[in-house]
Amino acid sequence: MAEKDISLPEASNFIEQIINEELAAGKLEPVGNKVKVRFPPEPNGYLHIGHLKALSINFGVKEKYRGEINLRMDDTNPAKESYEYVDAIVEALDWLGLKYDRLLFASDYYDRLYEIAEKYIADGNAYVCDLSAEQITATRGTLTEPGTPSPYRNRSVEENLRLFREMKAGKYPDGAKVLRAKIDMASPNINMRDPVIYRIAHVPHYRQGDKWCIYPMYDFAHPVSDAIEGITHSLCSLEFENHRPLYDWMVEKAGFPAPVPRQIEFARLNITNTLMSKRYLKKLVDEGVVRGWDDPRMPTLAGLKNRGVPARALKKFVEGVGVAKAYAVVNVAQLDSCVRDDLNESAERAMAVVDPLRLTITNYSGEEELPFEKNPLRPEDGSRGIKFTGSVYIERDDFALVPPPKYKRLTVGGTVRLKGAYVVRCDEAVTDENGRVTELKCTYFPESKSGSGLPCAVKAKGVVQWVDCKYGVPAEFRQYEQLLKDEQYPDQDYAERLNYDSEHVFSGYAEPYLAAAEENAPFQLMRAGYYKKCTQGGLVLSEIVSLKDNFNK
RNA sequence: UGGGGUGUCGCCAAGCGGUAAGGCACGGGAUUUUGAUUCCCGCAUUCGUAGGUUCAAAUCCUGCCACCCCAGCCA
Repeated sequence: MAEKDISLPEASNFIEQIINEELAAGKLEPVGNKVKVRFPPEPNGYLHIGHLKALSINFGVKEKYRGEINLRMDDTNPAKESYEYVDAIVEALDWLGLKYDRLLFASDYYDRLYEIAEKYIADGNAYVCDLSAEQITATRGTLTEPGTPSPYRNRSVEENLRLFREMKAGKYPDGAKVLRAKIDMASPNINMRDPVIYRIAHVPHYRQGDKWCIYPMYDFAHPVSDAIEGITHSLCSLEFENHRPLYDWMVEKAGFPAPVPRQIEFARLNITNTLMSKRYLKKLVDEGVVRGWDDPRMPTLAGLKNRGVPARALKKFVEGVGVAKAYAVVNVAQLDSCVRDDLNESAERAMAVVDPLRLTITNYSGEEELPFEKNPLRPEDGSRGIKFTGSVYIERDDFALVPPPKYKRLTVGGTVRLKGAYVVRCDEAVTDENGRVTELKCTYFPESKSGSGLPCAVKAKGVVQWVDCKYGVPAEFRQYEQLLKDEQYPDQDYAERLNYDSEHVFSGYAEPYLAAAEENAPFQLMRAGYYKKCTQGGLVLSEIVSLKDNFNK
């Protein structure tokens, strides 16, 4: 094909390759080579991390081709939709910093859609069918056998028009009649066997009230909505591949001028140990298993936000995952890596002790304020002072009576550095009558003071975080076990996947700075080995409940 | 068994006839006041499989195998 003189951006995935080819072939010239896409969620739930891929692809195309993108609520099923969800969707995009050109609603096209349905009828492309839902199913045929035509298939245009208008006027109860596209009952593609395009539902719509008692179906509303908006590329997930001929049929029979929207499918995002079915997530919310759609355990964007995951990390993750047509399950480790990577750059370092063990320095008296770098990677952020009195709490598992092999932290007779302070040697572990360690008696080495710059004779192989006994603030920490332990798509029923451990609350101490910090501010806790063990993106945040109490909704 | 798709390293994923990018994970080493970070080094003679075309194939052709999607008046 001849190269056009318009300069094409470099395609970074197969969708952009297709767009480039179309541009090069001049297919978009009638609209000034303006690429127009849309992100079309149904407002029946919160956006989750799976939607991020569609978001990324659509917004990516829009950016790359300097085109336009509509945020369109695909609200054609009044039984499931509400403003709560449209608000949540709008908020999620806002949080991600994604700017769309306009917010639209499929329900605003109901009049136009109705007119087009009448046109289908007038052109002999649609008919009113009196068969029940069961009968329609029964006559649709099977994967290997063709369907049988409805006895109502050959009604006259006049009769169809009359009946359809009566449906709209509310003359019939739910299920009594439907409008069907007249295509091919013997098509090997089951979706082409006279699909229903309008149904009767005497259900009020959250935006249209009771204006309508017939509602358009996705297979009709979606392509036509795309065409109405002048969408050039309708990007959706793989399961709609079978619907593409229907999509094209709808647009063609509606009589829109070229260029007509083109549907292109890509593989949706799956992540190990993460369930992303809206139906399932809604169940968790409805049954009170979680606190809400934005519970930190949820894979929703709102939940991730509350978990302390930066929007930037999410974007990087989804960009790194790529766009293809092969079924894929990305390992959560890849998400974790992006979160760690971002937080490592941006997060302030903080100390907190979830399971405290008292450590007393026997040769230290008085107190002093030690500077503590907010983020060693960004010296410009400065430091803050942390009070030190020689009596601190350390994490219980940062001490071991009988150290496992290669243990780098404190043992009796061993040394360790108190992060930002001094190296200490443990002289004695005080135990109670049960043999449980209650206190550590230590000696500190004044010359080992952090930041002194002096070559220090005393080396410690490990570093542990601590909170001062006098100045630390009592805190409660809430930590969550992994919500779902199954791999994606295990061979079991959805209902059986409701197993997870509930939240755990620990009483400990936090440095005053942490306690006073902003809600949802991401921190990197300075705990030994924290990165490798933590399942929440490798960093952050057990919520600090008693001090911040930021999840009381 | 009908139709539509997909198969490149443990997980994603480039590649588009000229002799296998990158990321995650993993292993080894160096630096380190986070067992973190950073830093080196290693990690597919092979592209589902069997043939064929070609000087040359993951890329073209043919057969086979595996997996996914479709029988909502959901989207």
